[in-house]
Amino acid sequence: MEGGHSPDEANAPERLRALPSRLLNLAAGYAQRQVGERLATLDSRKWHYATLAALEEFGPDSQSGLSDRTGIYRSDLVATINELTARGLVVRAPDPADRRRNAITLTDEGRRHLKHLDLLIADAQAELLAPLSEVDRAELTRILKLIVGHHSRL
Amino acid sequence: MEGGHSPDEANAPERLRALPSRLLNLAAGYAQRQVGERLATLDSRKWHYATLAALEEFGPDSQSGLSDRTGIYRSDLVATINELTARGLVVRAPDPADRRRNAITLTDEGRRHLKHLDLLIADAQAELLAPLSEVDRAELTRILKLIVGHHSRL
DNA sequence: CCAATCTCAGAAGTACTGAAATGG
DNA sequence: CCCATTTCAGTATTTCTGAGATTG
Repeated sequence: MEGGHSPDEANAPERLRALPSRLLNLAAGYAQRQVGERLATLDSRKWHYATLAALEEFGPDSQSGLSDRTGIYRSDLVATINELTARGLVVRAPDPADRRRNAITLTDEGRRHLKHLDLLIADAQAELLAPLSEVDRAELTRILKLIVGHHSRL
Repeated sequence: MEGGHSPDEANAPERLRALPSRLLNLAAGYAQRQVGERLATLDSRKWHYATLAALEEFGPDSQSGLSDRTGIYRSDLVATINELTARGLVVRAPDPADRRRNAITLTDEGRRHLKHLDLLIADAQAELLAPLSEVDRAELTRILKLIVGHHSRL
């Protein structure tokens, strides 16, 4: 149900050709590649983007809070924040109010970097959705939201 | 863009909430989980299903041919075929016409197993698409095929 | 004493690469 | 000699688990 190396859609078994789960996995694979390759040109990954986006929208937050908002595991957030701090895109400091927590804060440089990533992400979406009309793009988004909404609150 | 552990859709940053690439990855994740968990009840995985399906539809084939049809890497097909032969679901024998090749053949037991997997796969699709109307299901499939068709022949 | 947060170390699954062995 | 196929060994990346240390 996913793309090994050259799925040669034409030769795929009938049974798999129209299978929603497989089509989703293939499309997600293309999406991931589009996004990943573009972010990589600025030495970034999707978790970097998600983290910076969350910080800009909600302001400084703990790693626990960021984990909830971005879906990154708390253990993996450590490495993500390490990388972002090393590049001066965020600052990690103990939270005075509750010293168990780290307060992660977006820097000006981080805000600037986020703007660049926004452009790359937009490019990726455009390429991904290239074969779709405007109506189809809206339809796809609407339907995917139904699925995600349904399965995320179980 | 993907589901870490508890994506809590409500708290996700606006920028990510409607991002097609992320919605695709989330939905694909749910699909993968539905399919994977069900196949696991019969100690099977998606590559087993894809391989058996290809063999039933196209008849005996070489590992190279199966790789093309299923998208599984040739190197990984070795393990897949090993597992299927160990359970008597396929037979691996040198191809008399070209002894570089292995002729992989579906057994009766394999055909029977495939029928069981078909039911599990159908259950998974039903659960995945539960929140969608019939029209929306058709729309989703149509649009995903456009994307997959476009990006698979590049 | 219990709960929450952060950190690290590592398991587990999957995608992918490269090279050897065999045969055409 | 070159090409195709199978096989193995190993890399790379990501998700996910669990346990220790610190603080409330």
